[in-house]
Amino acid sequence: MSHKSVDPRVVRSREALLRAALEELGAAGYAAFSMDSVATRAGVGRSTLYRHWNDRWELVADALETLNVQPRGRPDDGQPPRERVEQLLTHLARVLVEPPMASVVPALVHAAEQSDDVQAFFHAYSASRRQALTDAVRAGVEAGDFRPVDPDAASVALSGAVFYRRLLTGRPLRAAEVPGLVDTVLG
Amino acid sequence: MSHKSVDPRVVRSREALLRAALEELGAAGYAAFSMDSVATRAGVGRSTLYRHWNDRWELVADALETLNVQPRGRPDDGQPPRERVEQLLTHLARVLVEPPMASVVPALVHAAEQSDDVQAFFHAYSASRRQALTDAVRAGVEAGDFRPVDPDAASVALSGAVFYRRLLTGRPLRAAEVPGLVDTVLG
Amino acid sequence: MSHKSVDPRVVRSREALLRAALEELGAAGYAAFSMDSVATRAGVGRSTLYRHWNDRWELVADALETLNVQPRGRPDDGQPPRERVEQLLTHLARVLVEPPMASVVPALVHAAEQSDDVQAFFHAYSASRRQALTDAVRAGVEAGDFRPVDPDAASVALSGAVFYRRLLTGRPLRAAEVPGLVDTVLG
Amino acid sequence: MSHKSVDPRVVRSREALLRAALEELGAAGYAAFSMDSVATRAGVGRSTLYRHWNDRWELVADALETLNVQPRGRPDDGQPPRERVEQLLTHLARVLVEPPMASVVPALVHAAEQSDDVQAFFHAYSASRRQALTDAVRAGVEAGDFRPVDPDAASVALSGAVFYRRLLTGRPLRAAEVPGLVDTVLG
DNA sequence: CGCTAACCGAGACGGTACGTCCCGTCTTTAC
DNA sequence: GTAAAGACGGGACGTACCGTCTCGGTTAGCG
Repeated sequence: MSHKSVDPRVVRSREALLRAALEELGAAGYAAFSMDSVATRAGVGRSTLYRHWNDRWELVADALETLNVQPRGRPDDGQPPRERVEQLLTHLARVLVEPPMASVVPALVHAAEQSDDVQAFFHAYSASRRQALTDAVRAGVEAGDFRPVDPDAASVALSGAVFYRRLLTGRPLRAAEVPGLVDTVLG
Repeated sequence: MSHKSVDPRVVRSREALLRAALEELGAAGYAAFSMDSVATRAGVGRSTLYRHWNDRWELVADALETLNVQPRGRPDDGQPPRERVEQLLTHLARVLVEPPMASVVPALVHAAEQSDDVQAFFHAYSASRRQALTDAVRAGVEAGDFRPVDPDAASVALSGAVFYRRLLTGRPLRAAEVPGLVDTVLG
Repeated sequence: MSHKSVDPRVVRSREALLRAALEELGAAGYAAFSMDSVATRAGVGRSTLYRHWNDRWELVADALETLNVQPRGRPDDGQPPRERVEQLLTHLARVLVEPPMASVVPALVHAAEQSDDVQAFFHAYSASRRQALTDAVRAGVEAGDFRPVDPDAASVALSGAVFYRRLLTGRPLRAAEVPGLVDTVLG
Repeated sequence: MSHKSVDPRVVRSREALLRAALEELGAAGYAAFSMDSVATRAGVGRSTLYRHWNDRWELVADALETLNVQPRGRPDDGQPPRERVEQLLTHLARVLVEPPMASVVPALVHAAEQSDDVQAFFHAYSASRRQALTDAVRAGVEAGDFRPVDPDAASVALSGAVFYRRLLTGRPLRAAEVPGLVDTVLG
């Protein structure tokens, strides 16, 4: 077993910095995201920041992972598939318009093209998010609640619709439009 | 009639710079887009660049408009709706993986968040592209070839699926997968 | 004799520009002297300016020469030497604190170190100015109004005192102080 | 005692930059004084320069203060007043033609017009230099070695003559001419 | 009195320097 | 020995002028 005890200052700094990074993302958006500003927000020296993360992408990725832990949706507990699908899509639609994700996702789309690390992180992140949707679609198909579609293709179409509305049009999908979208794809 | 004649030097500079700007956008992406680098690429003085555009946003927005010229799609000529839909999606899927769009679109997604000009261009461009698809879906629904879906919602789901595969996964949609996608959404 | 007649447009431009140059010197001082601003003041194109003078120094030198013509002091007409000396020094003291010379002389002192042309102009200009003073001192000495000093050395000391007060102290010589200065040097 | 210790890098940078600034001032004069060039001369990044001084004025003023250190003139030790006056003027005449002052003083005359800081330094510097001369003149007057002149006015005339010859004529005062100047003013 | 040459305003051009900002690295001191 | 502070070199930003240049349009005065 490990005797490695972690310096409490390190813990404190990391947490303060991750929190500050999310604040900064929400407040300034990604393009204006400044490492200096994050350090200042956290009340910490710039060098401390760079000791924990080598560049802005590592910090942003790490900060986003902390958002990931909050389990979105508990294991299946008899919730009807359609309701589950609508819940997941509503959640996705909301995340895409609220800080800090609202300003981060477009940057992430772009950054993934430039950096393999970012790409790996972003694709894995998206995949894990979509897995829950695919599972719910499959359950609905098996239960006969939905048309007999390919669950994976359907979850791509559903997720894609939400992203499309957010990124390529001026009208992000509203919660009230989710049932219509589900009807369109899943019957 | 207008006698307003344009200094040929201006034409030369503008063209070289717009071309260089697209190159830079593709090569460096938007976050790393550098005005200095554009001027160097174009073999033009920095001050010439700033004489024509006040800042990077103006330049990028202007450069993108030059992509707008190629008229796309011929008028409806009795082509069967399903075939037309598949053709449009195949074309979109291909455009998203070939230069120059392959490298520009991700940058555009990001840049649109930062600049109203870029956003206006990008959304209008996307809308005009998708309009053709919506029309084809509607024709198919009316002809009874497709399920009775909302044409607009369906075209968002179809386009969204193509973008999702390109931007959020490591596997862009291949042409062979288009019929499966159409089946999933349109029955 | 020359039949070369000068295009009246040239005359008009030159005069407007020289006038504007003096205005600009007075208003902005030398350090902030801008060729663009001179052209604008004169209501003339920048290229017209550069057609007549190759650079700022030529223009400034030329503008200053126009100040030279106003004859400071008429030929000796029986004016008492002491009065004449005081008049010349009072005039010098005033010129050094009023536009446009006030801002130009310090610049000229400096520029004379950098450019042989400016040096030649400035030294000749100073020498011609001082010649009148030397003559007046000599007349006073010969008339027995002054101590038997070397007229040249005395005029250097007198002029030097006026410049010293203007350039090296915060208190330029006032007219009321001139008689005291003359007493000190000439008795 | 103070424990405030200074980062040796700061000391190194400051010294290199101040030295470079004086070099630049001498070489290029003030009008052509370039911050970029100073940084290059010092072998230091431009941002380091701006970290220590906000603009050229601050740098120039600071650089000049470094010239202030050499204490000049020993206390009165019974030296005859005329000899003392001649010594001071000879020293001034020599300083004005030898580096570093020879190239800096003209620039200073100009710069003092543009910057209150530079002006304050330059005038204080001149005043302290001239004070010694005024004292010597007063001593000579009291001892009856000189004519009964106003010591202050006389020291202005003497110093002014030296500056005049250096800055406004092509013939700086030579040591051999100093006695003649003293005779002219002080009898 | 019409032509042609000069002069004109307008403004684009390549450059250079400004002062500001932030990056990611590196060094020093304090705890 | 590790953390905090912050100096460092680098480089892009957008602005302002520099002195040069190209462009048509107008004006003057000669032929």
